[in-house]
Amino acid sequence: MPALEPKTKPRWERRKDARPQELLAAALDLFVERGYAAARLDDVAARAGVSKGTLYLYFENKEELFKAVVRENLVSALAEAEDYIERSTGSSRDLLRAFILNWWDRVGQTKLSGISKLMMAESGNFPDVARFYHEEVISRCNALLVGILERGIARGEFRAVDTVNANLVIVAPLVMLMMWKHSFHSCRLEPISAKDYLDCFLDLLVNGLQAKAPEANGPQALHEPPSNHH
Amino acid sequence: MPALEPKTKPRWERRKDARPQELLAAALDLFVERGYAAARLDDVAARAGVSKGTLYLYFENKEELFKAVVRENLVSALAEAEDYIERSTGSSRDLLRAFILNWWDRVGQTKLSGISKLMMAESGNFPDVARFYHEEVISRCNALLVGILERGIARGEFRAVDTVNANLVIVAPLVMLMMWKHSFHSCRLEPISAKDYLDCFLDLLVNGLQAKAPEANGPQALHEPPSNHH
DNA sequence: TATATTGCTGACTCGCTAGTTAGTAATTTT
DNA sequence: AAAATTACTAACTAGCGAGTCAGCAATATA
Repeated sequence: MPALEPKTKPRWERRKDARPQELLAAALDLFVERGYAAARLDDVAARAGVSKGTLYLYFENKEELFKAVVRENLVSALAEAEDYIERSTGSSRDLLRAFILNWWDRVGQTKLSGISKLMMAESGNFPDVARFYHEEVISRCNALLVGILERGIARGEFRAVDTVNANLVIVAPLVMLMMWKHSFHSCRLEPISAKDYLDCFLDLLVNGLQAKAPEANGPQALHEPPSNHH
Repeated sequence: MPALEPKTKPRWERRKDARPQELLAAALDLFVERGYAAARLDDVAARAGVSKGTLYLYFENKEELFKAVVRENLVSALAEAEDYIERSTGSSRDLLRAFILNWWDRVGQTKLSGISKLMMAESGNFPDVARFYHEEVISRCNALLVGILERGIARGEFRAVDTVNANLVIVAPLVMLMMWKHSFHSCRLEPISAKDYLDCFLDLLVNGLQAKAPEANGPQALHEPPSNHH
């Protein structure tokens, strides 16, 4: 019954103000789900409830759409972090911890992690996008972390490590955690537990792998793992 | 001058035996350079010096070509490693080191690292390929590493760490090193030095970031690791 | 209510690539 | 040397997705 609907809703509405945000949200979803190359703009538009033509009214092309997604989400968060760090006065150790935890909360844990994964994956095929992302996100992020390390060393709180490589080493397990979240989901039986993973990482970082010099007890090294779960 | 060449080379030759290897080598190059989705079979064929039709005489389709590349390179290396580890009798620490160094030599350092990167990047879009790779490479590799850790723990050489997560944590910096090699090459000024990176990683792993209690000497830390637990 | 404005649609083009196949030329067999 | 075999080629199809645009319908204005 295609019947008479007295004064019903029109086939579409004008919503000039809301469209950009809705398109950005839909684009974020699809870029994360499929990657940059494989995300179809038809699908982005459909998820935002418009046609592809409308998308092109608000964004010049796929690349600009992607850049807008990055700016809207990552660059803004990074700017806040820069601000926070600049104001901070406490110990470098606390600052480093706060930076990492905050980053994990706002990026690693969220679908934004998919953007990092995507850029690692596809930067080679899209040099312009790669350059943009490297300038606007990666190098700023590295600068922040190196800054914290240098601050800690200058104040005598950290050993004088090679800050550039230490930056990479610290970031690696975090980036890997993000990447695993978005790779082989169909294969992995149970997802990696971020908490257990980070516990283990920190434990290794602090204690190393080496067994203790044999104390009074037997060979089956005891040493209750920091938090026995399961 | 399209002149008379008396008995010269024909326009093409029959080389039934050599083709598969040549196609696999070309395919490896192009998969690594462009990724799975973006690698064109026309280009693979061209690089191997044949036409695309010939490629399809030897490989059923793109997916089977890729699987053949993985089998030819990664699976075979893994089988050798399994063999080596099974025979080994020395300390677990040496075994672990040998495994990691050998892996770095034969995979991490070579263009094969591009395959790992590619799978991390595109597994989501190609579930069949992902399943294959996970079964044939990832889980076998994890099993090897977990086996070494369990061996070390059983012999009292390692602390009783959570082997599954420790496996991930150990692998993470290595995988990241591979990924960086294939990401943002156009952006990074100087490539990451694997040696410096790994030195730094091991240093952090053994010493942690914490500053020493100020001793009598300069700030450039020496070390004696296994003691403090904050 | 009539007219002007514009946000939005959907069908279009164009280029690109996995996969197919009819035919050709190098080799082998007779 | 002629005939038979087959490795190989090149031009093809089919389908997909980025980007375009002429027209339409929802709103604003008169």
